[in-house]
Amino acid sequence: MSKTFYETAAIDYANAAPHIGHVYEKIICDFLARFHRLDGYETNFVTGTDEHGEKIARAAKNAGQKPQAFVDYVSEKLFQPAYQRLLISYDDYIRTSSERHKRFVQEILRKVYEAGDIYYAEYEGLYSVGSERYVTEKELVGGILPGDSEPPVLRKEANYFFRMEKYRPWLVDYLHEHPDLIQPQAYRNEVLEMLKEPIGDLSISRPRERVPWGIPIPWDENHVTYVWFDALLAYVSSLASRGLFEKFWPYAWHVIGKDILKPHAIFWPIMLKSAGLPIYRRLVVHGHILAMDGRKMGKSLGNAVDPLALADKFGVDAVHYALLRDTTLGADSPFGEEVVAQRLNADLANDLGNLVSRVRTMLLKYCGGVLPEPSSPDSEMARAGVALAEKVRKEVDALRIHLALEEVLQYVRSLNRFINETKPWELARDESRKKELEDALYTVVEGLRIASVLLEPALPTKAKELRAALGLGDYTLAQTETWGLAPAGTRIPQEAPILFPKLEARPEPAPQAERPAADGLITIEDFARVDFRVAEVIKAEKHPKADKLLVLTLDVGDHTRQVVSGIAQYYTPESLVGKKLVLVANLKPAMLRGVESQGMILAGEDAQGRIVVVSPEKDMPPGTKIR
RNA sequence: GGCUAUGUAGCUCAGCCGGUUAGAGCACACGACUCAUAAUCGUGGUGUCGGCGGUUCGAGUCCGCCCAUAGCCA
Repeated sequence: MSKTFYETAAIDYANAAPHIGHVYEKIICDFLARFHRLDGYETNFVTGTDEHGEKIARAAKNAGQKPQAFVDYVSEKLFQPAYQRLLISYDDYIRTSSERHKRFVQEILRKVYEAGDIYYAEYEGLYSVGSERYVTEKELVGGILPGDSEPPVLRKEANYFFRMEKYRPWLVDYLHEHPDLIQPQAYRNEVLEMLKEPIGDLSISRPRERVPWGIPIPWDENHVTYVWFDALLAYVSSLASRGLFEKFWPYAWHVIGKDILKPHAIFWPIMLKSAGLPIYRRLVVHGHILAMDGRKMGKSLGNAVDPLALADKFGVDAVHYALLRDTTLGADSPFGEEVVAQRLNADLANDLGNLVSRVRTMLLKYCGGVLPEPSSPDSEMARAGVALAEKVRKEVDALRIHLALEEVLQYVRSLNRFINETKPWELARDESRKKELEDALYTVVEGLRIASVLLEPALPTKAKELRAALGLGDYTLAQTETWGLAPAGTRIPQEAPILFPKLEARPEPAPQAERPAADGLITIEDFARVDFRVAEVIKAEKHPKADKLLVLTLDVGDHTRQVVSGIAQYYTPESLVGKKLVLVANLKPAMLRGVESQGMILAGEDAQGRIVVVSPEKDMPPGTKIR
């Protein structure tokens, strides 16, 4: 097996600033790239920005800029500096508006055209600008595509189409012949499921008069390339433009988010096949980062975490480590400051950093600051240490990065245990046991050398600093499989900064209200925490799965809310519409029989169990605060 | 509506082809120790292994149905 590794992170759509989701993916890739480099693979890691398309042209217009100026800004001032600050070790950054990319796309288009896989046809349908594609009636909810901000428009245009459907049987066979192509397996199943139905042909162009911002179709100046055909090819154009295609392309891994599975798992292999290029080796699909409460993260929800702020506060290494250790690839994972603080303090500061401190102090105190010559090369610690790399390789290969890291941390903990058991401070009091003391300290240093190398892909700066604090340099992964490579006689630096200073998650966690006093009375402050509002019922319907529940849509002044209420036995939906009620507006949302309830309606229940809702005595506008 | 995945201690997760008293880390409590970043090490718990039923000598692990969650398709 050739020791060559090519890896791509998805190229980011250049219409806004990078967020934690972008960063998460890049950090996964960075880990894999660094791991392979350490393991002796000739490695190339690429990412970039996807800069064409109608949406970007619009965003540029809104910003009062020409498209090129706009994407230059987003790519050069937002994405690249963020990734550099976060030490994402890409070898090339490919931008789809670059000349090298455009030339390559046109070359491939021509090839596919000449192979007879592109035809010209007229199409009329509903087009969503937000999603940059034609949509079907069935997809719409209330005349609008979920996720879009405006309804689709009727459009009729002649476009070029790529004969994708023709390749569907081939792709199904290919996936069966290559069961490991798409990972984790769940996503492979999903793709096979999609391929059971016709996938149709893919529109790959847009008329230039409408969308001037794109790569011209080489044989027809009146059309530009559609965004996916353009963007996916960046993975290859990066290599081709650097003369590295032959060398790296056959070993390609793509890392993507689950939201762009279809283009990567279906469009892309078929494009490659049609263009006569080899298919990539692996498609690694990761899940999304969620807010700490398990809900989606979003700027509008106000629960987004800023990756750069995290790095400023906790350090780049802690962000890498926490993101890798506390997420499961493929699944969605909650993430936030608490997670970083927790990992930084428990794993990095207490277990690892403190271990370095204690062994350094002892070497300086008991051995004159010089790494002693070990006398017994064989020990339990030694055997476990040299076996570690293989365990880690196995987990990384299975994309269980969080378990790979845990494997190393367990070894680190065993080193702490080893010190507690050998008690070097006692050995130091007895001159006749000097040999034992020296062996013990050497063992810990050597164990730390191994652990630091194995952690290096997740700790881009601190792993080196850790070794420097012990007077050691760099080693390859293979060099962790031999015990005793830390050279005896090495001078331990007199001074070394604390590797991982501990930090609190949040300086101002609002102290939760004390429990109610014994007399059952609450304070005025307790009461003030509840936000009561006047709300008008604008819609009411029966809960699809529960007899006692009604699903109400409420006007709360500046917005509407959906609230599920258990009053169906006493109120018909019709009787409620137009009524003004009292809403608890800041109640934590809950799922009631599968329907989300964003608050609750005040109502009283008498001894017979009859329920009566509370309503303002005189009319008040929706949204009015009640105290 | 159809399909897929997930559902294991408070939290995050591990449990391979079914087999002994179901595990780890974190958090919590107590103890030991002092070389160390009030660090480390040891000890400690209830877990209906989502629910119900089935196959089996035996199921967290297989099968069926149901529930919840995420997602895909229509």
